[in-house]
Amino acid sequence: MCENKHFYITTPIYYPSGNPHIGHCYTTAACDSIARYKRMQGYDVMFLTGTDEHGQKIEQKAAEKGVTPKAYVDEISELFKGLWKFMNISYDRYIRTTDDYHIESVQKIFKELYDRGYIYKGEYKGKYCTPCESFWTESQLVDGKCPECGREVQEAKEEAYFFKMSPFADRIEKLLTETDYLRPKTRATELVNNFIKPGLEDLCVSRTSFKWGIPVTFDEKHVVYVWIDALSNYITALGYLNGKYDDYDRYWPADVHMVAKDIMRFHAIIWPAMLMALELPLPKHLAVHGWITFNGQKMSKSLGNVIDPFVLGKRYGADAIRYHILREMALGSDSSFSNEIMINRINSDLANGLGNLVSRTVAMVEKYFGGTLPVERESGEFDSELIAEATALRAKVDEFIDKTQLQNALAEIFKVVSRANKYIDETTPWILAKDEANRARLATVLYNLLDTVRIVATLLSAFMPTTMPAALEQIGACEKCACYDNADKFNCLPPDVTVKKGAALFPRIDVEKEIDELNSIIKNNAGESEEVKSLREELANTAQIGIDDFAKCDIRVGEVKSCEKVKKSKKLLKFSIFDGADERVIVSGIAKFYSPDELVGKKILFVSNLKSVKLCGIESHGMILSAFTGEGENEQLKVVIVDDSMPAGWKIS
RNA sequence: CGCGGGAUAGAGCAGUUCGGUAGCUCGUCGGGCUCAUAACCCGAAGGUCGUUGGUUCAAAUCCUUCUCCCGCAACCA
Repeated sequence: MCENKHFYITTPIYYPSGNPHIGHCYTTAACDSIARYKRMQGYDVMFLTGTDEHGQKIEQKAAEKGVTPKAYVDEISELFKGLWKFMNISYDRYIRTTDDYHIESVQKIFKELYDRGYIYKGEYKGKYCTPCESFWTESQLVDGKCPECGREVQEAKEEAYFFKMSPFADRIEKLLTETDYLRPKTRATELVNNFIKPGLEDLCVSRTSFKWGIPVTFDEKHVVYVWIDALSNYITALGYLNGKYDDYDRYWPADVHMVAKDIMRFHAIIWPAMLMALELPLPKHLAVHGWITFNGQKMSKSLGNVIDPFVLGKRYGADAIRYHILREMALGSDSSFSNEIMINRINSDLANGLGNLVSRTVAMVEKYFGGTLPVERESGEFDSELIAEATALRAKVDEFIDKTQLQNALAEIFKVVSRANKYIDETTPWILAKDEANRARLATVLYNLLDTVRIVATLLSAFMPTTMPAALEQIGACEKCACYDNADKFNCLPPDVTVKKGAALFPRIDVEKEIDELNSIIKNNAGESEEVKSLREELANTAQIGIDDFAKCDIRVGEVKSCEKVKKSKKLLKFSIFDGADERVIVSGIAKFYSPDELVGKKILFVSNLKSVKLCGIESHGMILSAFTGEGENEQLKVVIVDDSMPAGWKIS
């Protein structure tokens, strides 16, 4: 069937600035399940994943480790591949942006866009640190100074190439609001309001400030900046403008790009714009999922929250992990991960529900019939309902797969598992077994159960590709009868089917014991020691400064006279600080940590000679000192409050 | 007043398009069963559907006031 139907699905190419984690697993396992399902349906599938290996951050990470960037990315991309092997991911192609053919294509794409007039040379304005020869954006600056060496930076301009986005604004807006491209579509409004309505800004697509990237062929001091390099992987991997592959016509446009919400914007706006500029067809769907959070917090190394998929997979099996994350995550919203939720889910659905159903069914066939069913049949009450639900299942799963709603697909399948368990109670085979006269009826009941398991396991094999073949083997299904085409039909197992009892598919997990053990693993592996380790590294790697450098900062004691929220901002507080002589205004981004009245009357430290800046329209004269740790969600911060006896105006040295 | 999403049982969620008995999973409690991985099946308790006011015979659902959470944008000297 479906001989001419092609299906192309992609994960993002992951950025190897750290090790793979459970979030990567979600995207990849979701794509894998869809890819496997489509293959079952008879589609010619291309499933692409890979790594995005260029950029300044990789250059820095490699330098820290004292290896070349290439050696660094070689190592990490192997880790990714190793994890995919472990998770039984059936990708058809793995692209690395350092692959020769990709580089060749990107250079041609860049030139092509230039020739078409969509890329032009312009100026990139930013802060420049002369000694480091580096450009920084405002947000990269540390205390207004170069994050590398701590010296003053100057307003400067750098030559750069830009990609014109504005010609495509209307088409992109329509794509987002009027088509089924973006899933879930609720996100379209925020994209349109924030980026398209204010006017699409041209995009900086080359850099001269770092070297680890693809050179621009016609201007060698430039390297291609992330957008064109990374996003184009979806077509270069098919052989677009390169000689390595010849699959572009076969698979493009992609059916599904699946991404996490943090890179939605690039795939929703920039990628379509690039394709429009190249006059290529647009991908059909962009499926955006949320993050897996751990005990309510975003995954982060600094908190020691990283859950090692290898550790979990080894304990419970890769399929159980796949099932849990796919079942728990709803498209579009975050999903909270905790050891307890995961273990309960595995126990109730996989061990108690499906695993136990297979186990008890197979056990009865062995116990009552020596493993092989007799061919006599006698239908009865409850049969038709079970059969109807089982045969209607495939259509429901098809629909949810096409909508990329895997959690709903799984929910439907497990409704049938429940129905089958109930059927056993309704038909009470152990009572039938007591009377030889019920032999045909008993055989029928057990056959119906086996054939229901056949349908369930067949459909589930896309999601749990390691365990389901074992389940099918136990119920005596051959490869032919356990195929997608038979998954909406009943009576496909041979009437005299022979079962083969095997090991428990999903052993039940002892919740308390496992949680204790997992907690101690987290503590030992990723907890304190890791934190202290990275702190030590940070301390060792911080560049030393002379006493003169320090003397440049004029730090003084100040008294907080008043404080109020800055209206237009969530993060900013406006302070009035008495510096010993006058009161001055200092704006500080600490509203998240302090309420306005909390600091009034306190003695604090501030940098008095920092250049004034306007923040949300308010002139700020100085900076309040505070101590912080962590980043993003996990950031914690304390203002340095000093002894009340210190008079305002005293200098710190 | 930058834009948007959300608040429903102890937990996690559906239901809101198009008003009509408040539902699902897990947990708790009670019962049944003994084929099975202490699993399975049935039943019960538990919710003034965030707040105020309104429209209506009837509001979780439509309109309105306010509160709180989250995302995006801006911003973090």
